[in-house]
Amino acid sequence: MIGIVEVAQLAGVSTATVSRALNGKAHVSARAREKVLKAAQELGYVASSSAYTLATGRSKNIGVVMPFIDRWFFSAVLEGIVNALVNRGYDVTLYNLSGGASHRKRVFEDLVLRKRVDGVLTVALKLSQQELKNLTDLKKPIVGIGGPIPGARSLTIDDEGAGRLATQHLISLGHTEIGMISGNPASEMDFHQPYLRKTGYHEALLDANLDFHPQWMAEADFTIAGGYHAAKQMLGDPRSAPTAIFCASDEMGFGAIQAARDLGYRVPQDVSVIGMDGHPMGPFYGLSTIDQTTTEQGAKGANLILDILESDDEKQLSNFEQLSVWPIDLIIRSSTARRTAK
Amino acid sequence: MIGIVEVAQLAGVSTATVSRALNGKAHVSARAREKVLKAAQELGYVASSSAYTLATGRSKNIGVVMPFIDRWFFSAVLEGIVNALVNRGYDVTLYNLSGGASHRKRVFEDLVLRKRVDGVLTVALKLSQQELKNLTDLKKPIVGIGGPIPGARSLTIDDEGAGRLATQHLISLGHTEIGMISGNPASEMDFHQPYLRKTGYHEALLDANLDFHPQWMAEADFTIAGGYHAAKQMLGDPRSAPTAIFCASDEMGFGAIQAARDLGYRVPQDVSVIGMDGHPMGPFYGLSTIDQTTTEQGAKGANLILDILESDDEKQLSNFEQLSVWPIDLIIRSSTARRTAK
DNA sequence: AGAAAAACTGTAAGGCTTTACAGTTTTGAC
DNA sequence: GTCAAAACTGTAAAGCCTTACAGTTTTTCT
Repeated sequence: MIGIVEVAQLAGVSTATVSRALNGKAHVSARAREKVLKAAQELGYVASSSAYTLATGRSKNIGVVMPFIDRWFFSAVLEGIVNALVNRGYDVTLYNLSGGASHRKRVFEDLVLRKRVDGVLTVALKLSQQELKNLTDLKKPIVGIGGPIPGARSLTIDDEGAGRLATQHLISLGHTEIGMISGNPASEMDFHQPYLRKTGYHEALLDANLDFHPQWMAEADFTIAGGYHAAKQMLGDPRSAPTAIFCASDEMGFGAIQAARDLGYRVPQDVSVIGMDGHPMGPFYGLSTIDQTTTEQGAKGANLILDILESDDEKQLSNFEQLSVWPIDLIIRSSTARRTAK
Repeated sequence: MIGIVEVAQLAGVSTATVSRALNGKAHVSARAREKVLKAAQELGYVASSSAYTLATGRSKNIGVVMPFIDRWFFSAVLEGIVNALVNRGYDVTLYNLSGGASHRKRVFEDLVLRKRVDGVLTVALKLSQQELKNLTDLKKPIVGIGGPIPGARSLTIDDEGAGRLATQHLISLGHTEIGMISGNPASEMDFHQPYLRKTGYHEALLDANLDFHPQWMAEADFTIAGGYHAAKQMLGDPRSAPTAIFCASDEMGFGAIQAARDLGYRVPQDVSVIGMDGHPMGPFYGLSTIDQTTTEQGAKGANLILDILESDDEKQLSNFEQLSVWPIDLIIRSSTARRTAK
């Protein structure tokens, strides 16, 4: 087992100098630094992270909490987070909430509390009062991505505005009978975007003085299959079929396009479909969408929390509510077009 | 800041007793244990993980290294891993290799070495000699999932057998002109399944005494779009179009089905397609496939490494080559059918 | 050259837990 | 009731690093 004393011996200096040299601190002569670096290299020395953490109180580790991992949106955010953090020398410890309530309780009460992380990043998460308290009691920075955390910093798109924009795009193409396939939260405790996007849709209809038909609203689980079935139901009844559909996720959009085709509709001539997210398969399906540059959003959230951590400003470290709105893009592909007479 | 001494004071015992009681060790009277538990609960005490690690040498943390996060296969494995580990009280620290060579070097030289993890799980990774050495020098258990690690334990499917099975399924349906869309590794350092699956395909053809046409072999990047373009190319030339295609991933299978339809082929009447993986969208597309129960595979790998860690058997802890073959299932859906006359 | 300032270096304490060992109490058998 | 054994408990060391502080060397200025 080789530790800092072995390096110090080989370099012929004290452990304090080794520590300073390796951590890039001031007050080390060039000669000493060089000797230390050489010795460390030679012995393959890397400081024990637990001792480092115990001594400094910093773990260089960020906890990421998300409700799912194997859904595209989440894995894309995660990819952005992990790369950004590693680039800045941080590790990420991952907590997943899909294992049920007791699992969830455990994550918040036990794991996150072990002073193992310097900060917490939550993704598309709605927290209970108690969970929020657990987190804020840590006195560590918290940043919420894709779903604001009350009383903490958040980075998120304007979901309501996105819903409005997508709907307005369809309206601008002359559509007047516009359906929406909204996401439904898997559980009460999950994210709340579904409601916001739906609100934006309603607002846009209202603003344009358009009718709203209950048949034009469906809920699905954000997946292709869910979107397919919902769209089939919605488009299947010729008496109430809309001429355009806004889907609250691209995956549901892909399903809706497929459903429309299977019912004999041409997309976009007979029915327009717009999705939301910026899924990599979007170009393949020609799906118009609201792009929220998911991976970049994750990276931005990660950098945000590190900036807070690395600023000396004491005030920065306390959590205070602050909402950063991440920009979205309307991307027009071939699934939306001007309305044609029925 | 409340530590073990505060708990000890409140409970009226020594810190040693607190530690023993909280860790479920023997030699603590029921009365003392109860007092400690109550005090810890009251103070909301959780032991500092860095001090715990420093004292015991165990971190209750497993490192997971994978080349991508936002591709379905990897996120599905990860989901299985994370849930299995959290269930057994372990955290997972995630290392991603998609950030280029320097990034990769950093992961192996720095991060993994900080004694931060009790074991390492790699997913579909091919390691260089040096990287392997870095890992084995840790003297900690290593388990490779979906790609054997030479000299260590591995859990993987029989990729060659899977390729053979898929191809044999097509042969058994009377097909004689069978194409394959193989995956191509993004870089030399990535996984090696592509080659193995291709080998299985060739073997099956050879065994059945079937011809092989260079036009029937294409490579793509595992994605839908990649599969689409490769299939379009392969099926587009009527002189050499095969009547069945084996795709090395389900996602490429989805693309191939789409390409076939766009070219006017009916699936499966005119062309059969079989994929591989067990993607959740498979049922939606009706894609026949080789299911490798990805998430369960991740969970199994996680449990395997914990079993090693928690066994007292010293020998277990040393790494030795051992390949566990994970079972696969042939799932027939509606994308493969008996060959009909052209 | 000499004094003051600046730069560097080392010693030792501190961070928080686990656990070996020694000491104390309880149990159980006779 | 005694004594040995078993069960429990506490003290203190160990684990490995960072860093305040004090001490030493070098630089700079006059």
